Amino acid sequence: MAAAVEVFAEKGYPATTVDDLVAAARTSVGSFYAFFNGKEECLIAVYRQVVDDAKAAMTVAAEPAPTWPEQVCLGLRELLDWVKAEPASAKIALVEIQTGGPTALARYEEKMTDAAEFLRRGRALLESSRRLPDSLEQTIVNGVAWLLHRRLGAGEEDSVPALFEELGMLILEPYLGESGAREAVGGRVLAPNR
Amino acid sequence: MAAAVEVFAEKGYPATTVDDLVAAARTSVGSFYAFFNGKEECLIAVYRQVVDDAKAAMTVAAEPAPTWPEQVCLGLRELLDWVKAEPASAKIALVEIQTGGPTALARYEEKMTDAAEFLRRGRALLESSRRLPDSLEQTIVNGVAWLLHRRLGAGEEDSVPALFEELGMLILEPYLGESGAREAVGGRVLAPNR
Amino acid sequence: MAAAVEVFAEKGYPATTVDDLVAAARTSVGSFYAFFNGKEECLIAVYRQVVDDAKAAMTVAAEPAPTWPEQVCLGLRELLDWVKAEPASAKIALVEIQTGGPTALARYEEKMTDAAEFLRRGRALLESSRRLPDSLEQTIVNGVAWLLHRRLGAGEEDSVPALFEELGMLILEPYLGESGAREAVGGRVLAPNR
Amino acid sequence: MAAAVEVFAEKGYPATTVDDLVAAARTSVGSFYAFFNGKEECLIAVYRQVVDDAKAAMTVAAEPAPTWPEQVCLGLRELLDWVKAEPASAKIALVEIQTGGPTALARYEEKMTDAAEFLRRGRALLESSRRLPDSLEQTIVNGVAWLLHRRLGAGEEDSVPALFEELGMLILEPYLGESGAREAVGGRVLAPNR
DNA sequence: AATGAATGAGTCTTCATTCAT
DNA sequence: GATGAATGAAGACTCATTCAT
Repeated sequence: MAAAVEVFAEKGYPATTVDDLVAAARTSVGSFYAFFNGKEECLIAVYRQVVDDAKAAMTVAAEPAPTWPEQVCLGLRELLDWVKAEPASAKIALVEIQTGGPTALARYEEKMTDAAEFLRRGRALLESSRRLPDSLEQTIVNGVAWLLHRRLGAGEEDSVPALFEELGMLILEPYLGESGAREAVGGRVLAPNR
Repeated sequence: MAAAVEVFAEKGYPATTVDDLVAAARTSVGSFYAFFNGKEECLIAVYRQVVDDAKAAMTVAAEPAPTWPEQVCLGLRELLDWVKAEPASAKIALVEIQTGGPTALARYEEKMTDAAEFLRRGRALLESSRRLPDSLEQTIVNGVAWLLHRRLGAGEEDSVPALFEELGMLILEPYLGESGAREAVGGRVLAPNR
Repeated sequence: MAAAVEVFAEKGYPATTVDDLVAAARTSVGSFYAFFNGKEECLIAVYRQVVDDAKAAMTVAAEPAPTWPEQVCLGLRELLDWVKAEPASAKIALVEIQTGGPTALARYEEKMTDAAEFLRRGRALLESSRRLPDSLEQTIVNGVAWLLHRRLGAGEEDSVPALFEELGMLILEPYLGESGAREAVGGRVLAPNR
Repeated sequence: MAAAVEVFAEKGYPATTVDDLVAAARTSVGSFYAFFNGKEECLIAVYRQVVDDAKAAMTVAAEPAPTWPEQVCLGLRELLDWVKAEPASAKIALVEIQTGGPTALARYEEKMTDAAEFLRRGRALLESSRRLPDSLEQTIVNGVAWLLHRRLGAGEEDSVPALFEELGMLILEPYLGESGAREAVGGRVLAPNR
């Protein structure tokens, strides 16, 4: 599995052959097919593991926090650190899985929906007068994924943790307003609009 | 090209063979290679055409409007109508292009950036005190694309135009605030948060 | 061995894998190779056992009879009953063995020749003026095998014992003539030719 | 097709690979699959051609004869000559087709039934008192096929035409009786029973 | 300019067999 | 003696691409 992560991340799912996977894992073709029913199933299994790992790390990091905005911030920081620490895994979770066919895509959508569900809890904090579009969370979650995706695609994973303030604002502002969000994120006032 | 749109949309780029394209276009393999250097180049050409068409339609629809928010609304409505009217084209522009390899993906990113650039003009309307995250537009643009992508994947293109109010709010709220955005969109007060 | 009979009969020799045999026999691959040198040898061993069983049963049934025609009739009836009672074994003896490669085919030919040898004894009963083609017995033996093969292939093993009169006539007529054969078979006059 | 005949006959259907066929035919794999959907379909096509050729030759040879026994004799002689002249084709028609899986086997059974139908016409010549077992023709046809099969398996195709008298007797005796059959076959009295 | 027959490298996948435990 | 994980050779089949006509 560890080897598969590297290979998929490096060559991309469609260009990866079973032989590549086998060679990287120092196994034999037969053993590969004893584990997985094929290349696609392997990708999905790898995806599941990678996402579960990341999710567990985020949960561990975020759970102690008493309030939702703090949980969001801690989870986000953990996520960004994870992307920097394990860019190959992140690439699979954010990029390659989307090229793995319908089943893989469905798994991706499930996970994105899970994440959106979590953000949705922030609506409980809204002033009663505020109305948010129904698909806001889907948009935010996907937007963050996309930004990370692009950084990874450009090999700029080291710059990812520095996105914390910006992404924190992006996520929290609809719920807390600009000043509330900035307070939670703990950041200074951003540079003025260009 | 028209035939290629249908075939790519129906079978998906990776599963489409050159023979499929040739058969649908009632041409010969030789002619295909006289036009395109290969399957990937064909996808990219199709993508370019499809996106240019959509963009032109949106421009025509939006340009007469005197203000940026009105342009956004008109352009958005045009986009949603286009998705419903030409789901195959929309599928290529939003889904299949992402499975077309690095070059295709780069083209997609370019176009998404173009769209974000347009939205960015809205920052000129902000009260001077407001500060928006730098990547806000990228997020919005990609979020909208993702929502449409999911509808298309589920075969629900007919429901797309009904998303107008919701997406309009999503796009304009950061720039105009809740009430300003609602005014521009022309919608009634949304249902209260659940 | 018993398990192998069922598996070979159900899936056919070429489509049967060693794993199938091992799973059916609730053994391990290693044990399988301790018993047999390979799949083909397993088929041949199974064939040998199956044929020996059938032959023994026929001998037991036929031996008490004092005359050759009676022995033939008793043996034939026993054979037909055996086919009905153990269709899997019969399928191996009559069908699958022929797809088992050159060695297996040679074993099959041996056994068919043995059976022909037995029939050949009937020539001693011929009126001295009668001359029979040299390969008559080969033809008869193979003809009977073929008819049973077809019934088995069609899953009609239950109808096999009803073939007794017809096959009895087929076998004995050359030696005993029509009326002599009918007497031995004990049948009534057959339906007139169509 | 001609090349496939040779290869199938030489190596046997199961042991023949598509590459063997391609190499023998001096073609490419792609062309092979343009002609046939796979190895099995190739065998069946070859079988059909081979059988049609043989049947046509037999018909041409036999048709001029005015009576059924003469037709049988001329057709039989033609068949035996064909086996000697084209042993590879004969091997496919009589042996290899039986190892080609269920579909191939069904084709073989069809053709054997066709041949049996033809022989069945001989019943019209019977003295009214004679009764023949219903499956006699199936037995005869298969018996002849089996004898030829064995000769071919032993590489003794040259001796096949010499079987004419014996096989002629085998086929005709049930219909014409011993003397009538011998007259039709035109042979001398056979050697006395051993 | 158009055609489509021919190519063959490259893929996935199966399965008989071995051998360390 | 029994086990079954590991092996990798071998096979069927696909399809992007070429090029003679």
